[in-house]
Amino acid sequence: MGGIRETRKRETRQAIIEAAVSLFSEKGFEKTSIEAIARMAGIGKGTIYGYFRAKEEIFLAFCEDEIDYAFGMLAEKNDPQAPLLEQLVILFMSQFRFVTRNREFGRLLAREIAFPREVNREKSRDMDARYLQGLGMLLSGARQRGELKPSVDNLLATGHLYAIYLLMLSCWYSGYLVEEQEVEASLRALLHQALSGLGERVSGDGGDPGVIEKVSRRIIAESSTESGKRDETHE
Amino acid sequence: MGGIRETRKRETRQAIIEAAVSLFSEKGFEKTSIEAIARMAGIGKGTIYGYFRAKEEIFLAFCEDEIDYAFGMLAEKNDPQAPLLEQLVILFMSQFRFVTRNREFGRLLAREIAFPREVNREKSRDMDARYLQGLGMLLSGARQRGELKPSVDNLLATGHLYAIYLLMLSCWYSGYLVEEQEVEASLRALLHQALSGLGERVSGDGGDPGVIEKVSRRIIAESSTESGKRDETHE
DNA sequence: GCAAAAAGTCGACCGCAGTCGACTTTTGGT
DNA sequence: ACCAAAAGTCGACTGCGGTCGACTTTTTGC
Repeated sequence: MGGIRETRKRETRQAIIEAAVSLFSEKGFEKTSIEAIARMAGIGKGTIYGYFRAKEEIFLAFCEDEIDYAFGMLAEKNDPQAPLLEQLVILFMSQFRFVTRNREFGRLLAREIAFPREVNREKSRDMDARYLQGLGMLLSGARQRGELKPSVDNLLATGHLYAIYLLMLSCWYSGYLVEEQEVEASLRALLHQALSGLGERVSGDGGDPGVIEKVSRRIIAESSTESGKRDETHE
Repeated sequence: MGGIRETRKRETRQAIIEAAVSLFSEKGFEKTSIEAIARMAGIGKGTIYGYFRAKEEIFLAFCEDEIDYAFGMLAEKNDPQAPLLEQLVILFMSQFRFVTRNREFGRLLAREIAFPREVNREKSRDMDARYLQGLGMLLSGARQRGELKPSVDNLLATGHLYAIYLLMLSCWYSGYLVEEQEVEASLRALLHQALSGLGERVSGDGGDPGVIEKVSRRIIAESSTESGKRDETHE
């Protein structure tokens, strides 16, 4: 009862992803047609749209696996006692290297994660959550070691650091940074700047903390929902 | 000599942009076909590709004008003596409001500016330059008023602040921030954080300043090239 | 003033993402 | 065991972005 269908679906889904991965890495995203993926997966074109709503969604599903793997690798070689700045540089540079192995791949991923289309929002948030979680852990560690100002909000700091990573990516894709070494140097400089602050004597405060708290709750609520389920289908 | 063609080209180009604007705002970017634009502009489809290399390029050309206008508006109501934080909030929120008047419009623009396709890189940098210039001016003012640490590099600080703006946009498009008021509160909090710094006692320095300087020179060189020309054609 | 070259215009055509409705397979109630 | 409904599969079809090469208009050199 409920067996044959379930397993078939899982298999087909996997076949689609595998075919897609193989073709994407061979010919790139844009040059790979849905029809080719379907052919290689041994199914009809229309069937794919029973599993994914858009071509990008296949791409994101593929990324999800890859990124999990990359984070796993990273966790191993991370030294939780190193200064926060060093840990951050290592984390971001690993991600950067991973994501820009192929220029087009990285751009697509960055676009879809930073400014997702309505269709891909859920997937995109899923991946956000992974980043935020990783960053959050580094920050907790740093906080315990007294490297952070106690007044600093965790999520806000996470966002701040993530913003800097986004900027680096953007500079890379705009051609302002061309060598990996430049990326690392700029990243380090910016992170250092973020930690030590731009201002001499900062006037005013951070504004109403109520709104921030509300937003934080929303983000946390959503990202904890995701960790529970790992279901495959949409709708 | 060389008259008829020149003027024709200018007129046609303008007609394309006007038709595009009208259709984009009526039906959105994706729902507007190149053919429809051509029809409305009274030319053939193929002709458009003599003026723009891709559909997005038309969009960007349209944005350029709009953004110039928006910056102009802004310059008028900016109070150059207000605290840096306030000026930044006003600048970014104006841009944010402008850019998200239409959700799709804003996303497309953000994508193309932050992670441009090779084809649109030039246009994208053009617009970057405008942002950077605006920000740079605010920063110079703040520096003169002693609001900034003297050790802080101008371009690096500009980038830092821009990163925060990008993050806000990203949070908006990911659905983490839904009310404009939330955006403003988060923006203010993050900017405050950037100015006052995350770290308690920051270990290490910003790394090798040589690379940063090299990159700075590149960015400045490129953005000054653009201000000179305001030519219409590519290739 | 004229012919060759250069620049510009055009729409038929190509390949592809995504839709649709006809068709097949599985499920669950009896 | 049977059969209606639900779930899944399929490829022909639609609409669009972008190309191409044939055609027209302007410029240039004489």
